[in-house]
Amino acid sequence: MADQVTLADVARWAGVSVATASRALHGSVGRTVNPELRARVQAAAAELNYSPNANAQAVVRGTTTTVGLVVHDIADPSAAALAAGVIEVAATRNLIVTISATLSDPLTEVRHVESLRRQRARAIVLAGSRFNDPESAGRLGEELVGYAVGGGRVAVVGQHRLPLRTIEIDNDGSARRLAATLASLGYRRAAVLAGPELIATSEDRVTGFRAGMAGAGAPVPQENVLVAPLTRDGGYVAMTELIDLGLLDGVDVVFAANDVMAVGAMAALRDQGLRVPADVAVAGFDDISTLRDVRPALTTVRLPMERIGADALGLALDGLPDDEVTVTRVIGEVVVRESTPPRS
Amino acid sequence: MADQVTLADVARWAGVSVATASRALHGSVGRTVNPELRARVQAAAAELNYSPNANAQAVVRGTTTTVGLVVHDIADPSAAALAAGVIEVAATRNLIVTISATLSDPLTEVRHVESLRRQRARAIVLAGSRFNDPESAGRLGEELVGYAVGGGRVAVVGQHRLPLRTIEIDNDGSARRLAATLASLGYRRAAVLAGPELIATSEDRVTGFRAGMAGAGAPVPQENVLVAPLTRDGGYVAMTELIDLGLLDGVDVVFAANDVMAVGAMAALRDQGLRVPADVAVAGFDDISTLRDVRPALTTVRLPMERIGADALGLALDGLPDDEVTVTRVIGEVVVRESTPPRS
DNA sequence: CTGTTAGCGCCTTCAA
DNA sequence: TTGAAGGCGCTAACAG
Repeated sequence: MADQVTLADVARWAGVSVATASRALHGSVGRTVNPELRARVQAAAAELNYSPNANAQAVVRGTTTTVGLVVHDIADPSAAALAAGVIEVAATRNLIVTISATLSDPLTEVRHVESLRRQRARAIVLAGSRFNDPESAGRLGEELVGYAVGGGRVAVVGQHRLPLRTIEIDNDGSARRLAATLASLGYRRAAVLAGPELIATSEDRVTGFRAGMAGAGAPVPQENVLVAPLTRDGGYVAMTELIDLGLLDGVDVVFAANDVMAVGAMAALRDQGLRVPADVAVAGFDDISTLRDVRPALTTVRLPMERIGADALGLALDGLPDDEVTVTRVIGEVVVRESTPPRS
Repeated sequence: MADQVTLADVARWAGVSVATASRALHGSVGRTVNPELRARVQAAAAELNYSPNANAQAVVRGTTTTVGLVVHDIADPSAAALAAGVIEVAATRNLIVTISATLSDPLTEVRHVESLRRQRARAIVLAGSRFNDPESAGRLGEELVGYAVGGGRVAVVGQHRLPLRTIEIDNDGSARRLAATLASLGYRRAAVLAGPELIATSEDRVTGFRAGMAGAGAPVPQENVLVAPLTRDGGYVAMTELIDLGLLDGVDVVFAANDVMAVGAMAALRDQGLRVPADVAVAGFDDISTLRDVRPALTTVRLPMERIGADALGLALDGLPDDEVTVTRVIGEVVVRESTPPRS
């Protein structure tokens, strides 16, 4: 590794002091520098292909230009949309975004937050689902508190158990309304493809859905709820299992905890020679944009993830440091499409 | 912003020198520290909720634990898949990933690389498409060279004009084979939905496709090629325009430069009362995973993006510093599905 | 307006 | 094995 060009090199090359070089390049507040010298310094910097060391700047300035985003899995379209929103806002403020994926492991999440704290990130947006895991939650809380004490700004998406600025996604209520809508369309017997119990988002959706169906006089029996990973393959396997166990008999609608699972479930149905919605209806959750134009169009709950991402970063950055905890609640919009037509 | 806890605080609290504290927490090579002292230091660190300043460490160590990934748009499923691959490999090496989006602007791309260089990122994976823009290409090259000279590791995905380790995606040849396949299925008159000319990936695909059709004796006339953004809406608008201009008459297949556009195109067709594939066939490029199970299933070219992302980071990290430039070529796999059935 | 002088938080020779 | 001291690259008083 060849030696890096430092500010001292630039200063020497331009025949000025490092202080002047620094000011010429980055303009200390209030201070100004002779145009001619400035030009010399800039020429020197260009000539030497100088790159300021952002780490050194961070040490002395005590702050960075980085914001951190923590999600489960960046390949999840929902998370990607949220990330796009975060990145967009970051760009308007000349901030760069570090994304880390927890792969749904609570300890990995803690480690990522820890890492972001070490980097002295300007802000952290925590967007993975809350885990139903008290131990890691404790460590996460500690880490976050330490970060905030040191001046860090945090916003949390969907983890409404932390004493921090929060954008709460009403998974429970939205799923409940979806169920009510389906019931009003004539559906009476539902099956549910749920995600791992550890993941609160999924649990909330399932709970809400079942409550909604029950409220409409069509409760979902426990044996009709299958647990699987929140992935396409998880949906496929769970759906296949549902069929193989004979649990699908009499069921008129299957609710999957997210759209990705729903797609897998539809594939499984097709592979078993069943048609959607003729033989059984399917509904999902998230309203993934790439799926919107697809047939049969999926009934789902729309969440404006990109907007949420943008708002979350704004919230983290702009809230007063000693602001009281604010909770913004986002309600999902039930979108009925072809996959759940009215039942005669 | 309350004062951060520093290593000196920890050392004082534990009653040792900062040197010892440093060694106890991070274990300098070769040096070892009394277990009892180590325990005291660790207790102090925990007690004070100490977080090492990664920036200060980076300054003195001259290297960081960050890798940078530059893509066009993280919400693009293809880019998200690649990012997942990068993140996965990074995780196994205890590296964290910074993702930045260029939004298809060449200058933004340069700025992001510059920023990554300032951070002294350990490696950079450049995965946006090459731009057909000599000026920014020059600046990009300079920046990258400066980065490499300083010990930075770079891998490039799909930009095969840079003298760097490259994973080249054979857009041209793959599109050509797609065209040949379609021709062999009986398609004779194609229209093309192309992306902006600035974006080389799209251009290569379009060029290859047209060459393939021409090679099969069914050339695509220039007026059948429409330019639009590489988005769902771009595809929708372009397709609508194609119909409105009467250009679709006699056309039996529409090729979109990526799957996302193809989806938009299909939506436009549907909105105009046309059926896929009965009235016109459609093909895309990328084989986005969320679309695989969707009907009508889209004929496309599969690119193993997650794998590519993983390989790219591996290539960047593991290549010898003075390695000669290596070029790995990835060939897309033509996947024929329902959207382009054999034509009688 | 410019240069000199202190640091920022940390790691790592160098002596002890 | 431990501690004191110097330095990493940079910015920010403080003089001049």
